[in-house]
Formats: sequence, structure tokens, C-alpha cells
Amino acid sequence: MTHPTDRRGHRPDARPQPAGPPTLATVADEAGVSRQTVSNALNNPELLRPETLTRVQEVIDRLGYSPNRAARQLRTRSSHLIGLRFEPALEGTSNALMDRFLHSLVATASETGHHLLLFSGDPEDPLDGYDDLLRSTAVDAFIVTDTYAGTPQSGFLRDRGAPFVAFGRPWDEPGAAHAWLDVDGAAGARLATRHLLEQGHRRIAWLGWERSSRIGQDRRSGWEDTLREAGVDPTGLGVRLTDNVDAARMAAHHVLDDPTVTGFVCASDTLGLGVLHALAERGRQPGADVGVVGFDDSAAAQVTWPGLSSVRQPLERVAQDLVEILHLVLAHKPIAEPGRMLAPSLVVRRSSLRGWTP
Amino acid sequence: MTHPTDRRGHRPDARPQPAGPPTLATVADEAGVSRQTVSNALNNPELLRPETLTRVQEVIDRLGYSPNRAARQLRTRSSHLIGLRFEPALEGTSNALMDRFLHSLVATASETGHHLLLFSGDPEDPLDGYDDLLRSTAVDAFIVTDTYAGTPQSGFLRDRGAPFVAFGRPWDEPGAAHAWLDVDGAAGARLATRHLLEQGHRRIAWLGWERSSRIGQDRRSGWEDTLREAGVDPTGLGVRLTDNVDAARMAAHHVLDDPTVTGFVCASDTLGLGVLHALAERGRQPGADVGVVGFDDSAAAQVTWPGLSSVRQPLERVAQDLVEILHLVLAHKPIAEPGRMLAPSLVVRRSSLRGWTP
DNA sequence: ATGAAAGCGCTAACAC
DNA sequence: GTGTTAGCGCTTTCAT
Repeated sequence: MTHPTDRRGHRPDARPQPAGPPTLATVADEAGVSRQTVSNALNNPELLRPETLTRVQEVIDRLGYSPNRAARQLRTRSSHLIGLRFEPALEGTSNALMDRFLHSLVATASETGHHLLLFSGDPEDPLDGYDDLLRSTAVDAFIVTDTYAGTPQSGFLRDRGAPFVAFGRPWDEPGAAHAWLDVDGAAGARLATRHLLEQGHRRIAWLGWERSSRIGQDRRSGWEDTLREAGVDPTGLGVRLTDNVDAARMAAHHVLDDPTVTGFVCASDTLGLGVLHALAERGRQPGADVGVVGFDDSAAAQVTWPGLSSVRQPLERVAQDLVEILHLVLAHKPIAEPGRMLAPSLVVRRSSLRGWTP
Repeated sequence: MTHPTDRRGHRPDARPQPAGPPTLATVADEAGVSRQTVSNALNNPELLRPETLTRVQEVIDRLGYSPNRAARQLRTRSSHLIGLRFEPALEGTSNALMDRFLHSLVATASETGHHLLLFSGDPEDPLDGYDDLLRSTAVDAFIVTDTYAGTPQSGFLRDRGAPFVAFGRPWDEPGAAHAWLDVDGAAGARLATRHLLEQGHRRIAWLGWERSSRIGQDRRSGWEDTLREAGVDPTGLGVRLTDNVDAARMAAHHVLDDPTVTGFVCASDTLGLGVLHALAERGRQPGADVGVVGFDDSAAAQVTWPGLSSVRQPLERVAQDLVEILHLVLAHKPIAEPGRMLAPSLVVRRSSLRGWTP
């Protein structure tokens, strides 16, 4: 099970050839300095005399030395690993974002020498996986992404004193002290609604999720407020359903039976696409006849015909800020505000543009 | 070693409160056994007398002890971490798959206590990131996903004696000795083409990538062979372009100027959606008038109107097999064959079904 | 079946 | 500035 070749001997004189990667001792021997000096060259180069530093650095390069992570981690109690629980979308929307988000996260984290540790857990238990990683000191911190109403991860991690940042505001406790970051869903829906109003639509419907979804409620409020401000009564224009193309298609048909409705703002691209389906079935033109805007700017919104306008979350920025905040938390530095809210933007495609023809 | 029982602190009286997670020593003290016995309880439970085991186990549970990963890793030279370089899609196709693939991978790996370590690297340098992780013994093995023609990762890792499995066959060296797994793209295209033939289409076009793409060539060969077997001359029916909706849309228009062409098999869903765009612009019905099949069964294929048939890779299976092979490699066990080929399946939606009407 | 000793590779203290 | 010493928490001989 272990290495067949016993790499470095227990005998004091044994050091035939380095069977594994070079260690600090190898470098020290080669450079004719002590191990500590090599360590300093790595971690506190300013302590070394320039000529020594150069010499050590040269040996490091020549040998292709990289400090052993396990040893360093054991000593410094820092793994430079950020834990992220990764599992199938819980609320339909998150999945579409995950890819973009992960990429940005990995790229940003690597700038400071951190890597992402992906783990999974029992879908029934939102805490599964966290505790074990924590107790085994496998990660420095967590990024928590699935902070829907009632999810206990934040409280759990806070109680255990584990460093973490949440992507998603603490819906249930607005005054929560932990660090978090979120995208303003209401502002996104506001953007979408205003855009449709500018396109000349008045009676604009909302297709959203069940009332239990706080994210959904937040987004919906943006639509409702904007409509009211424009002097349009939203009563009867809001529909609640599950995040599913076919459910949205049928709901849209129902809504469209009222010919005064000419616009849809949707809580997700999935729902927006459902509206597009209904329009296709009715032989009506998206954009020209009925304006439709989705949410999250998924790949499907971009490639579907004739293009679905959508509210886009600044995920690259989210990832950067998340990592930045994490560094503050890890350094025990004070954070100006526990929460930070980012503004989404609107990507306009033909589904909400009046003046285009195939 | 001054005080074997006295962890942390050089002074006997230092730090009464357990500042960190419990260690093996804590458990040993609490259970009244030596540290090694606790270690054995964890790693070789059969060595312990049942009653001792029970007692130790009870203390472990009560204290919530998990072995420190860094220490264990330092000692056993195994991190239980699998490295995966994660970056924006290199060939258009991979991105759509990544999400499903990653989920399966994380879930499968966790069954044996392994986690996924995501890292990134300079997009210009396909080897960036691997070497450092290797030298710092941060991961046990790699899963390499971007093995297009000419990508040097496999050779590099093999030369360094690093354990890894490739998702993607060694295009340039068919006899390569390293472990790999791939999905049979030609078989997928064959499935799609045969399906369109069965739907009554004869002159079936191919929309694929540039000749330089080996994956693309492989898939194309499935289309070409099947057409030939059916007695249809594929000459002039194959188009090469970049993986882009609009390029595909324009190419499809061009192809459709020949009214004898009534089917499209595409190297990706992106291209398939481009064909759908062209059909919409021409007022022709997908499925009823022209059959279209994409590749990779992306989310967009599922939610777009009227549903895009697509060849689906068994990514869950891929992930499982990858991990299984990795375990063999890590255990230095012989692998029956270096390469393993998995068959894709066809997901039929309305874009290739003749008998449906909106 | 259990215990003692050694050491994986590194860095934080403290000499010199 | 550089070297010496002492562990971080764990597993692996080797005794008992």
C-alpha cells in the first residue's frame, strides 16, 4: 500500500537519490545553508542577504522544489483550501449560474494561492460534509452558496467559529453578523420591468416561484413596485408556479387569454422559455407582439430563438468579492459591513424588442 | 518530547481550554489508552479487542473527533484529493457537460472519502498548475479532461510518474499506455443519423467543426459511414464551421437552399440550435419539415422550443468509471485495458419527430 | 492486543 | 543573517 521504495533512510548517512520530490533539506544541503534559511527564502525573503537569497533561489529553481503542502499545513494550520459544497441545483436557478460562478471562483482564488475543495453531502442534510471537513482541518474556510430561507449552514458555521462567507443574504435574520454577499434580485426585476414599460408595454405579468421562496419574493417585489410606480395595478398579473418549462408554458397560455397583457417578467430563464413556448404555440411573435424577460442569463437564454432577454448576475464580481471578504475574515480583519449587495444588469435580446422581424 | 500527554504549549499549565479540534491524544487520554490504539481503532479496528474498540469509538463520537488531514497526509503521503483543472470551455462542447460531470464526479469521489481539488492555470499553457500541485504533493492523482489532439498533459504526467486518468482518448498516440476513458462520438453520430433515416430523411447534412478537431472528425465519421451504409452519398452534405450559433444559422440557410436536404446532424447543440434559428427564419417547422439532432444534450437543448433532439453522453457513468480506474491506478493494480469506451444514447425531442404539430 | 519511539517536511522561537 | 531546537498530529516499525 505504501511506497515500495523506502525513500530516505533512517540511517544518518543515507541519502542516495531523491526518490520523491525534493524537500527543504535537499535544497538546504545543495545550497550549503540550513533548512531554516531555505524556509526564510520562501516565506521571509527580506530576512536573507541578497546573495544568499539568490543562491538559494537558484537551487530551488534548479531542483524544481515546492514546499510540501501537508507539512506546511500541519505546521501553519492553514491548508489554503476553500471548501464549497457542490450539488444539484436546489432552486432551479442556481444550476445555470454554477458554471460561470465556479470558473470565476477558481480563477480568483488561485491568485492568492488558494484552491477550491469540492465536496458533496446528503441532499437531505444541508450540514452534511461541513463538520467533517472542519474537524479534520481540511479547509481554511467555506463559501456557502445555498443560503435559502431556513438553511442552517450559516448559523452552524458561525457557532463553530468556522471562517466562511455566504453567497446569499441571511433571509431569516437580517441582522446576522456573518459576512455575506448577494445580488439584488428586486433591482434586477425592476430593470426588466422598466425596460418593458419603455418598450410600450403596460400590463406586464410576473411569472415566479412559490411564495415560500424568499429569492422569488424578492424578485417579485421589484416587478410589483415598478409597476405601481408606473401607475399600473399589478393585481391579478402575478402567477406563482414551480420552476419548470411546461408549467410556465401553460401558465403563460392562461395569462395570454387576456389580450391586454403584452409583457412577462420571469423569475428564471426556465420560466421565460416556457413563455416563449406558449407564444410559439399561439403563433405570436416574441418581442414584436409580447415582450419577455428571463432571469440569470443562462446559456439557454443566449442560444434560444429568437434570444431571451435576461437579468444577469455579475458572477465574476461576486466571486472576486467573495474571495476578498474571505481573506478579511481569515485575517480576522474587521469588515466594514457584514453584508454587501451587488447590482445585476439587463441583457436585452429580441424577446423584448418591439421592432424586429424574422 | 516533554509531556506526551500535554499537547500544545511548552508549559505544563498552558491553555486549559481545547482551542482546536480534539486530537488523537485527546481521545487516547479520555479513553485511557495509548494514541496508537486510537489510531488502530481508526485504521485497523480488527486489531483491537471488541470492548476496547467500543470504548474508543464511544469517545471518538462523543468528542466529535476526526483525524487531522494534514498530519495523516504527511505521514501516509496521500491527500485523498483528486486534482482537476477547471477552466472555460476550450472546444465549445465541454462547457455544457461540465456541470453534470462535476456533480457526478464529486459524488462518486466522496464515496471513497476523496474530494475534488479544482485549480486553474494559464490558458496559454495546458500544463500550468499540474506541476506545482505534483511537487507539493497536494493531490493523489489527476483527472484530465481536456485531452484534445496535441494536448501534452497525458505525456507530461506519465513522464513524471503521476497517477491520472484521462477523460478523452489519446488521439495522437493510439497505443498510449496511460489509463483513459472516452465516449464514442462516432457511435453517437451514427445513432442520430440512423434515427433521421428512420424518420424518412435521406439527404441528411452534417454541421461540424473544423477539420483540426479530432473529436469533430470522429463524430463526423459516424454520420458519414451511416449515410453511406444507407446508400446515400454524403458528398457536399458536410459543412465545417466554428462552434457558434450564428455561424450555424448561416450555414444552415445555405444548405437549406437545396430543397432535397431535410435533415441535420450536428456536432454540438450550439450548432443544432443555429439550425433551429434558420428554420424559424424560413418559417419551416423543425421535425415536421426538417429533422435536427444536436450533440451533448445541454440544458438549452432541453428547454428550447420545440425541444432539440440530442446525443447524450453518460456522464454519470463516466465519472464513476473514472474514479474506479483511478483507484486501480493508485493501488498499482493492473488495468485490463488502458482505454475504455462508453456508448452515448439518443434523446429524441420534437426537432427530429415528423408527426407533431404545434 | 497494546505501548514506546521515531519521524513525515515544515516553520515558530530562540540562540549565535 | 543564519543555525539550532522543538514540535504540528499522525502512522509505522518494533517491543512487550
